[in-house]
Amino acid sequence: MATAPVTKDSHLYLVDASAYIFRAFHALPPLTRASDGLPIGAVSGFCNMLFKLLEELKGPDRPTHFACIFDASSHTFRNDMYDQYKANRSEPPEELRPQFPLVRRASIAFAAHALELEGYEADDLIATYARQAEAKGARVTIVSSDKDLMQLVSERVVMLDTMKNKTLGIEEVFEKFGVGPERVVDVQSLAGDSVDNVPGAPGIGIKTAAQLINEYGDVETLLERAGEIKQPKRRESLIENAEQVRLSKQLVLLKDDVPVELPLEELAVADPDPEVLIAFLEEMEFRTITRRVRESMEMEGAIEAAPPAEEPIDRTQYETVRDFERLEEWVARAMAQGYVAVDTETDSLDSVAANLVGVSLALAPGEACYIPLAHVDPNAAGDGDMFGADPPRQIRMKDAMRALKPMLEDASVLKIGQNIKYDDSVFATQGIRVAPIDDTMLLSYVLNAGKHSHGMDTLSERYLGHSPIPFKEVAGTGKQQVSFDRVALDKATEYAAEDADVTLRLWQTFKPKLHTEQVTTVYETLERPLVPVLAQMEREGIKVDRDQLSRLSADFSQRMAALEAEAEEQAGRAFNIGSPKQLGEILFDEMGLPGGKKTKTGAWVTDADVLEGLAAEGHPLPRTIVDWRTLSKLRSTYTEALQAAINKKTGRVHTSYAMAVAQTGRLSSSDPNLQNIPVRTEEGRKIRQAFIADEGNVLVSADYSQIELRILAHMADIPALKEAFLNGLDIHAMTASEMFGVPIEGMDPMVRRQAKAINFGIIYGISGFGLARQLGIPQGEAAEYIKTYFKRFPGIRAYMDETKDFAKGTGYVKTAFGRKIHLEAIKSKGPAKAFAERQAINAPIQGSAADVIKRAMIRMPDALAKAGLTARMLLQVHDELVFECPENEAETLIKVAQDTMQGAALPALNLSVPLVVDARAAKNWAEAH
DNA sequence: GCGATCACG
DNA sequence: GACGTACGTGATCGCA
Repeated sequence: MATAPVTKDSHLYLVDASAYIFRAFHALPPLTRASDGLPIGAVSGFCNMLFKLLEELKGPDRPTHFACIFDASSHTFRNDMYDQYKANRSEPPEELRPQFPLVRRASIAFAAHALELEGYEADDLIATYARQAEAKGARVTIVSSDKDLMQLVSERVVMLDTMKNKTLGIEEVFEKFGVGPERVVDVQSLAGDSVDNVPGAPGIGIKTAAQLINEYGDVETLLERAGEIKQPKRRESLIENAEQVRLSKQLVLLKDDVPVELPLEELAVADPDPEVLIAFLEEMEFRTITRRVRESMEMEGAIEAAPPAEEPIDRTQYETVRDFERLEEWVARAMAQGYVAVDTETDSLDSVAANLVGVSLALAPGEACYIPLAHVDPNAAGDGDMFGADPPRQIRMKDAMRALKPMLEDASVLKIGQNIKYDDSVFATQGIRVAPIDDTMLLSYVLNAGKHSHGMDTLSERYLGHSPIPFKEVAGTGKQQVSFDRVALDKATEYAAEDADVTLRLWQTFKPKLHTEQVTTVYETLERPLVPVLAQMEREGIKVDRDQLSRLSADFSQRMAALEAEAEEQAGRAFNIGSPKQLGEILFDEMGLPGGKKTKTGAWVTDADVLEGLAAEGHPLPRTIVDWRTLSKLRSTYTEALQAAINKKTGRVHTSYAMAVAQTGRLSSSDPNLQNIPVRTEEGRKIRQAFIADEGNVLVSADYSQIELRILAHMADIPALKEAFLNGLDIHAMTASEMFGVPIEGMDPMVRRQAKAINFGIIYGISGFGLARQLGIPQGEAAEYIKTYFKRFPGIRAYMDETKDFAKGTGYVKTAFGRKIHLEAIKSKGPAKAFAERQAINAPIQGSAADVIKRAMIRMPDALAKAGLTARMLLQVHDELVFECPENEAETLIKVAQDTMQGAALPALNLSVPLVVDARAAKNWAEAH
């Protein structure tokens, strides 16, 4: 035990030990000491937690001061105020009682103070120390999930739920109580608490209490003005129970000035005495943690002597688990440790079509195994030919799932994956809901978006200096490639267990950086909770009308053939109409048409812009080519590909959403991409018509109106734009009216179109050149427009300059919700810099919009369930959500979807403009949109 | 495997 | 004064 001053760089951890013991006892498996059957489950959990916090936390989250706080006895000053306080608590169970003193001993063995004070609850000591540390500018982490402690949360004080591995800050408190931490006491004293037997005001729950407090400020004011309340029930309950509410407030308000015996400074973290600690752990017969403490102590000695050497990756050390008993041992170790890296191997990249082939686990660097489940004889000839095939001995799928399910679903065991959405879907086919989770891909995404990609190989090479075995090396390449179930077990183990090992090591690398980089909230509120939501959407899929697509395909083919013949005639010779190279030669070399540009590879540019230009000059061939290309695109990318994408089992099309590809925080969709289904042309919409609801159902499409411009109006604080949105004006018409001085009524559509292009240009980081090209006007004219725009909306230029300066200073930009997008090129010179500057302007806007819809999607499943709907969310297209529901639910669904989407920024962000969502139901997507 | 093209927000 | 320019994606094709 040591002394050290508490400063703004200190980080105090206060463990709510008494509460932990109860929770661990109920949440963890009932472990007993092998030699004498002494129950020690809670002690084990407690030791693991202390070890994790004291030995494994590195970086700025590492505690500098630390204490375990206990309840002294059951009688406190609150019982003197109210004899019924916590009177409904029953005695602790028989198996738990002997564990109380052991947990105190465990604290001391870890060189942590075990503190308590007669007459006070642990919560009061925690409050006292937390306030003292906070006053000195230190950060405080309260290790507890007890809502009674939430009143202490602040900018510097967070709570940590070690079992769910979840940090609770101001936003989470707000979500639970509907008020900030400083008003939690008021809400609690009104709502009461049946667990602690705090009476409150009968008939008033948390929701109502929050509403009242938000309106009146605090309990005293509320009680004084209770007569003003309109609802008779509430009014009477408050008037009748005023004294009871005042008493409740005294009960829930934590005492933050108790006479603590030890000064804060003496809670400094000290190195445990290895002999004492190991002796205690051995006495408890904790094998895994004893070994890990030993390793950690030895390593610390080594660290002082030599630079920290990464444990090298040795694939030969991995275990192939082929016996049920061994599997049970791995599962038990994962349960005891509280976290485990998990990876699934399957026979397909498509998570919906994939069959589970094996599972790998990793508990510590180098400590990993592979559990083969559906491997076949690698020498068997093929799917249909199993003669003489001799599958290797492996655990039966059903048995393995029985062993793994409790661990994968256990709230106290964190499952760590790389792109765990995939594994989540694979386990879902086995009836397993994996939770809680962490995802190294998403950790990297919130930490490093813009710096590099987030696939496992990239991350491993970059952060571990190690290249994992390429998949090709175990499964072969090209025609010889086999699915993973045909890979021999020794090779499969090296590959699969290494993936879990690497994932675990990456997690240890990334997780502590969340706080230093201030992206914990983004990770915990925007990315991690979206994983199961997207996995579910991918599994739902959407129905498409195969016959309709097939008819369209035939129609397009026919028309393409006609256009092809026409093109040859117009060109004067046969050529490959699909070859831009040949086309360029014909147009510019042979026919000698003007206006030819070259690409950087020296080929003629023949894109739609160029061809439209030529067509306008009266040449027939370019128009034919444009028409042919349109049909060719629709046919090959949509009508043909979509038929091929229909899943054989479900009869529906299942896209895959990439969470860590787009730099700005957007999702992307692939295999097939359902975010670029045609809509802008009449021909294209016929394809959209082929996306249909199942019988008796309808599709509902709900999309944000102008979300990016609204976010710009808010973030750049442009009064004229905000005003327009508040008044529900046509924003492009209003822009045109401002800029060109024309009335909105009876406006020339061309003028509005120009204003619309300028509005988009602003969001994209406008340039005169770009706007000129978009509008087909001279560059000088475009530059004039931009000048006028900046004059009319002066805040825009200031916002752009501030954003660019921020990016230049920090190397990144942020969305309104704190997501970081790194733009290292902003510090360079030349075109790269100009490009980065435009990204700097666009990324916060596009990214904030992406954050908003993610928040809506995360809340949607609960919102639907609460409204009693069976509706399913199927697709996301950046600012649009597509649902499917029975016809009779459509009306309610539209309301729920609109409410959830329109309120999605709250409470984290109170936008100064309304978010508006349009929604419609129809039999197909074209009509619903 | 890459560039050109074009579908979407 | 010159330079290179709208932001973010994915799929398909031709061609090296």
